[in-house]
Amino acid sequence: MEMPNAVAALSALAHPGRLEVFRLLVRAGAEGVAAGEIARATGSLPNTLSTNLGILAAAGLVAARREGRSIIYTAGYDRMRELLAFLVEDCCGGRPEICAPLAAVASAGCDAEARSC
Amino acid sequence: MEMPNAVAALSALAHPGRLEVFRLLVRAGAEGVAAGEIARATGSLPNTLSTNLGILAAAGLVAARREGRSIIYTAGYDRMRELLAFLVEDCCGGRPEICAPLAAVASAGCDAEARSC
DNA sequence: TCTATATTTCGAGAAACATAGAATCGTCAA
DNA sequence: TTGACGATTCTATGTTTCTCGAAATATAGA
Repeated sequence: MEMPNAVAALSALAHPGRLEVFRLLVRAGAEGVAAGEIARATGSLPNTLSTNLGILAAAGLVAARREGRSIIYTAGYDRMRELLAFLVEDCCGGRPEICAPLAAVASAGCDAEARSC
Repeated sequence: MEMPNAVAALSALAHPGRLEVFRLLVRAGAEGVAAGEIARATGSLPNTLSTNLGILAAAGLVAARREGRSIIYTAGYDRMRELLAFLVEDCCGGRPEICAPLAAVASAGCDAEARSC
């Protein structure tokens, strides 16, 4: 991940409403949540929520798919992982005892090996 | 970590200059880097850098200590870990195969057990 | 087609943020 | 005490972001 993308992702999350939405979607998992339901759960106006979802989507932190009249949003786990990895990159210059738990997230995708970690 | 603290931390990082400084300090480790050296490394004006370091410090992402005439800044690894944990809290609602590598960072501090992870 | 539902886009005013010049504070050495 | 150096604080200006009302778009069903 490059600096501008990281800043965009962090800026997207640096907002109470958007952070709440993102965490809701992280908890929701792969099925996702409809925009209207997010609005109800967070108590935000539809237009404001739509703007914020657009910002999250532009940063790659959420993805949208249409289902009938609803638009379902899901968390972008891959982008999230990239962001966390970017934040702790080259941590501690060779002193893993400080940030091993941070670096763990920087490792490759969620495969069977990682699951036992 | 609570929402306002998380937003403050993310806002602090959502800025190219501050993000660069923070990553520099993450790489530098526990010894830290003097403000002047940071300014030289990042090409920022002393007053602008000072403001940005103050914002990072207020968010708990960096700590400062004086050494003679210099002020040495170090990354706040604990706060960083709290932030990452907050972001992936309750991830996937019971589907660890999606976000086990994310959750790894959410686990407790950097003790001997975690090091082997 | 007509209507209702779901969501997005547009526009404007208010608030917050970023930057840099100038002045100030703290430390060290002579 | 004086001067030099490192860093911060103050202040002003320009830019960006946030929010909400109003209007527009898209889909589904009668």
